[in-house]
Amino acid sequence: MTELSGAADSASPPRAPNIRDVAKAAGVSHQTVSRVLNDHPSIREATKERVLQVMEQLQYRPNRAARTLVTSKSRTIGILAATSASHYGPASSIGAIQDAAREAGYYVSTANMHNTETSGIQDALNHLVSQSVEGIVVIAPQKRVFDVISELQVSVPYVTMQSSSDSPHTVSVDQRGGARLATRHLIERGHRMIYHLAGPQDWIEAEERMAGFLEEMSAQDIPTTAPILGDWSADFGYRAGRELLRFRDFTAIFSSNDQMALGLIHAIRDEGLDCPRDVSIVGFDDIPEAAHFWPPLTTVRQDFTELGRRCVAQLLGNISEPEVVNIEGITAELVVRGSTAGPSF
Amino acid sequence: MTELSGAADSASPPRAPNIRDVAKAAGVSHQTVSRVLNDHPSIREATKERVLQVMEQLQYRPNRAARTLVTSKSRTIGILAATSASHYGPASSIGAIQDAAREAGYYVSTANMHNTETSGIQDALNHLVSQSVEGIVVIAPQKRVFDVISELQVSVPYVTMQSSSDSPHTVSVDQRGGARLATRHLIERGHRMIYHLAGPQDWIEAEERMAGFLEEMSAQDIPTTAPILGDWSADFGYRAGRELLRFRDFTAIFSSNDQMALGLIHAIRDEGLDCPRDVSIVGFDDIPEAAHFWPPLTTVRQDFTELGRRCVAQLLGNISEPEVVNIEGITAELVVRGSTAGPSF
DNA sequence: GCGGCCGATGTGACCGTGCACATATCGGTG
DNA sequence: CACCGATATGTGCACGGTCACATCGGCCGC
Repeated sequence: MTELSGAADSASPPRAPNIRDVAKAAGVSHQTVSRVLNDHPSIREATKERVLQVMEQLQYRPNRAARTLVTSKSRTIGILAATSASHYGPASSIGAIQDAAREAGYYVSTANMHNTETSGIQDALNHLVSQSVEGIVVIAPQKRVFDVISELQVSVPYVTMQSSSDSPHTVSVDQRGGARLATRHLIERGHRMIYHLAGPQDWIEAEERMAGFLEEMSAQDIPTTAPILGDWSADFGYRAGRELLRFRDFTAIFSSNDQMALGLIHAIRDEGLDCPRDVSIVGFDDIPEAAHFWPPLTTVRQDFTELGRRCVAQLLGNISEPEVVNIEGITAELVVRGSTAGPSF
Repeated sequence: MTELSGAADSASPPRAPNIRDVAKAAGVSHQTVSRVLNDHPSIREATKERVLQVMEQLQYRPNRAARTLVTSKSRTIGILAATSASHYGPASSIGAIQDAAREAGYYVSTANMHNTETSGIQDALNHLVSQSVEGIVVIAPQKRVFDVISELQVSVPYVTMQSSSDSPHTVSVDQRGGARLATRHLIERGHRMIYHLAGPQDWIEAEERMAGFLEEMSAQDIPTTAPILGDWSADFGYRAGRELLRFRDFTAIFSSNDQMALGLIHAIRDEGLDCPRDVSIVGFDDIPEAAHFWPPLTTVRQDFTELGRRCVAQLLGNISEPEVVNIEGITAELVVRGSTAGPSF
């Protein structure tokens, strides 16, 4: 642990002004000042103005700690994030969460899980709880996280995003439906031998996409092989692609995200083959770069920003018309580009 | 503004235990409990153990607001981020900042700027200051941010990252050196007509990279054209590429980041040309996907994670050997891949 | 044997704010 | 003009920690 050095520039007075200082200067009681701060209705306009003026003059800033102490409301929500938070999707959602929270007058504090061990989750969770956050958005929808949260008996409301599990604490894109769209697209193009490159086993969203894939395949009576479990990275996609292409027993691959799809395309090319001529590829997420891949990637778009906003809305119990809320609210959308075509044989 | 609903599960008792509750249960004074919390040296081992046990039993959690109130140390640092925070680089750094801060016992709160207007910066800054953060990391190195910070007379220490300006509040990768490496690489391959696709005008790092480009060109006595100012996005890279290629008066482009480079390559292909045969491209950042682009992208790698760590270290005044610190500490590294070759004519 | 010192612990005040309650002020009413 | 209720403002206390200082033994040295 280390200490933060003193203020940067100004040789500030030893103590910042508080409401009593303001009160004295304005010739009112501290309570009146407090009322001004909290927009209390029964306060005379003239008084209010005078107080506000003094505040301005004294550079008064309310002390959040004091307020939190007495109200026991921290006005802070926490984000529990996986290391994957540097990816486009999660990062976008986090941004949206922060914005939505701020708009609602809340602060946001973030903690990353260092690993997917129970201890890593616990540490991060403790870190958040210890600042008495009023709610938590879990953005690392790994199954284990649920267990840890319930095991710890966290007494804080929480929401997880991007999963479609049976938990009530969930805001999600319809991952399963999106995966079915992607799969159906390949089938409609005539593919019958389709692989699925899935995300990590313990990610709920990976599981949902896999489930969607299997559902659609089975609905169309097409036999499937076991999905490959990846780690979301382009590197993994490349290695998996090289491996798979040793036996060319497929004509299309549905990848669980765009990065892995990019790796697959790379592998296809390095094997002297062509996408989409020899192998069609569909991704998932529609990251902004996907349209500029070669070939431009057919993928499933999800609205990460909306997702983040909804998380906060749900956490704050502020969804405009609660009865109408569609739990699977945000639908995914297929974006067809150049990486898919009919099979060449 | 909305209120957060009550605790999720447990019908918790009206009040959480405080140090006096613990003290009573352990048969000591509240101050002794406080000493245990703060690892005070002169406390008997037996007493300490007893207190700790009671804490465990009562599920005691120290109240951060109370501690902050009395010590006036919030143990929180703020991150002031641009919307670009969803990009790989900034997101990685933010993750590293959060981890480093937590390791040092600090909490992290993040605020995004909604726009680059003064008001947007001010709002975000106020949001951070109002929670009495002890320090701020600015991760949106736009020049205007500096102005606003100094104008507001923010009395909080701050550090900005990814700029190499003359400000003392800076931790940076050697952007300029990296840009020179990239440019020199193109020159060494024989290119003489080289364009630069820069980042937004008001970004310090964009400026630095541009400066590096111009420096190297001038050092080698090669005439330059005015750089194009982009917005970091692949989309812009694509549009700029299409535009530029109407006059093929160049054989190479140095792009200020990898995303725009991707868009350029896409444009080159759409014009029926080939990268690197007709045009060589160099990017900047080395995002994880760059190795899997087609062609794999020659680019300049910077260590975002280390950057984030150093920001926190600097902010906490914890750099191990202050005298030895190299302000330009983190060097950038050229990664040569397939997108560069000699000019074809 | 006694003063002094040190380690271990206790006592009370205080940090800045909001809440419950008390009090003043004012206009209208019978 | 006494009385009522509503509006506007003031008074003390509580929140849960930490800090400064007081207290209390025991041990040491002369």
